[in-house]
Formats: sequence, C-alpha cells, structure tokens
Amino acid sequence: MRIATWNVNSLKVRLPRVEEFLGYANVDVLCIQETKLSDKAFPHLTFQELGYESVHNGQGQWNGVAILSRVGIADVQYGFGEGIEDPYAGDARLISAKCGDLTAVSVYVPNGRTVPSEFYDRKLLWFQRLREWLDRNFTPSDSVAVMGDYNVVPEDRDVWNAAAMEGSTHITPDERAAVHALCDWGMVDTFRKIHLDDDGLYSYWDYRAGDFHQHRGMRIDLVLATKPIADAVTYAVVDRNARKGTQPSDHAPVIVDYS
DNA sequence: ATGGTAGCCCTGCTA
Repeated sequence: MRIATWNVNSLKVRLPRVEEFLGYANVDVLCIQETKLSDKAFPHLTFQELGYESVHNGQGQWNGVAILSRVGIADVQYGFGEGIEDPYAGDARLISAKCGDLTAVSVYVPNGRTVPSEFYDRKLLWFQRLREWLDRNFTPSDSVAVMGDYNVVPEDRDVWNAAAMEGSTHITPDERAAVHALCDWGMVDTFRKIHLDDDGLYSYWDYRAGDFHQHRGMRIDLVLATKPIADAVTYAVVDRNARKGTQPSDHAPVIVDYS
C-alpha cells in the first residue's frame, strides 16, 4: 500500500498539479488538506476518471479535507461527530474513511497563529479532542493512519532554524507534547521511522522570500500510524518536485509505503 | 529588512 498526504492550498488552483501527481505517484490513498472548496464544488468526477473514489469535508473559503482512494471508501466520518466538542466548530478539519483494511484520517490541525493567543489555546485543545476521538473510535491494534498538516514541528531538526522560531507557534513544547500524546496513545511518526538520522527533510516552505530555494522549511506534514501499519512501513519520501514548477502549493506531498 | 507571496472574497484576512 502506498499512502500520501498533501496540503494543496486550494484544490481549485491546484487541481492540475494533483492530477499530475496522481498520474505518476501511484498512490492507493491520498489525504488532502486545505481544499478551500464547498462540497458541491469538489471535483469527484475528475478523480473518478483517474480511478479514485473521493470523499470531502468542505466549508468553502477556508480549510476543507478530503480522501481519495483506489482501494475503496467506506464508513466515512466528518469531523469529531456527536459527543466531542470541537474547539474550532464549523471548520472542516477532519475526515476519515475505511480504505481497504486501512482507516485513513485526513487532518488539518489549526495553525494557532501566535503564542500566546486564544487561537493557540484552542489548537492545543483540538489536539486533545483528536486523541479523544481516536480513543472513542479505534484501538492502537487497529490499522489507522492519521495523515495531514499538523502545524507542529516535532523536533528542532525538523525546521531550518529552530533558534529563530523560539517562542513562536509550531515548535513550542506544548505543541510537541500534543503530538507526543498521540504517540503515547499508539501512533508512530512513520516518516521519522524510516529517516532516523536524516535532518533537514521538510514538507512545507513559505512562499515568501524564496524559502524553498533557500532550503528554509519545516516538516509539519506527518503520517502518524498505529503499530500494525508502522511496523510494515518500507519507504517514506517527500515529493519535493511537487513544490517546484508552475503554481506549486507551499507544501509537498509526503508518501509512505507499507507492505 | 518585523518584510516577503499566495489564495480566498468580508480587497482585509489567513497562512
């Protein structure tokens, strides 16, 4: 199985690049974030023609998450659902579906804006709710992959200049603890499992100031998976080519294989 | 140098 996640920063603008990606990347499941589309505008037919079923949780102008699969889509959940209060209620930030034997979850974690702020506080709360949602719906022995834009740099080596970002969002101890809490539940950072000793492998580069070409990026797009998946992972890569060329997203796809 | 760019439509806000 080849699974991938990509924050496309507007699927309307990025659709040609996503079609191109599906044409060469040979993915079975693709989780997408920041579609910035309403549900009625989502291009299901375009993906169908490429061999992928798709489901979308959209709100229009902002956010929006989707799952594309060529191994089936069932048991779709939109957001945290009843019984879990969403600190970002109204935002389309989570969708999950059973794709073959895998439960794929596409997440767009709130950015948090600045530290301190009420947005930042609610980001941390959103992470708590995500863990609650996992706990209610799955066990660590299930095959679950939570893929998406976490808006957190797991370690200092996952950002081009940790010192320059000291005290700002994405790298605070509390945000990292929120990711670790998911790992305590049973999730594994599959990309890091493959690239144990590699630093400077990023998935996001700001559009401004030529950050991509200056190698000033962050690894914030993660494929966290339960042990049954993580133990079977054979390969993981960032598709940096997708960050180049005409109208790229500010994120590159992260691809993970497991057998 | 507290900027820069991209994308949305609340042409200001979000990232």
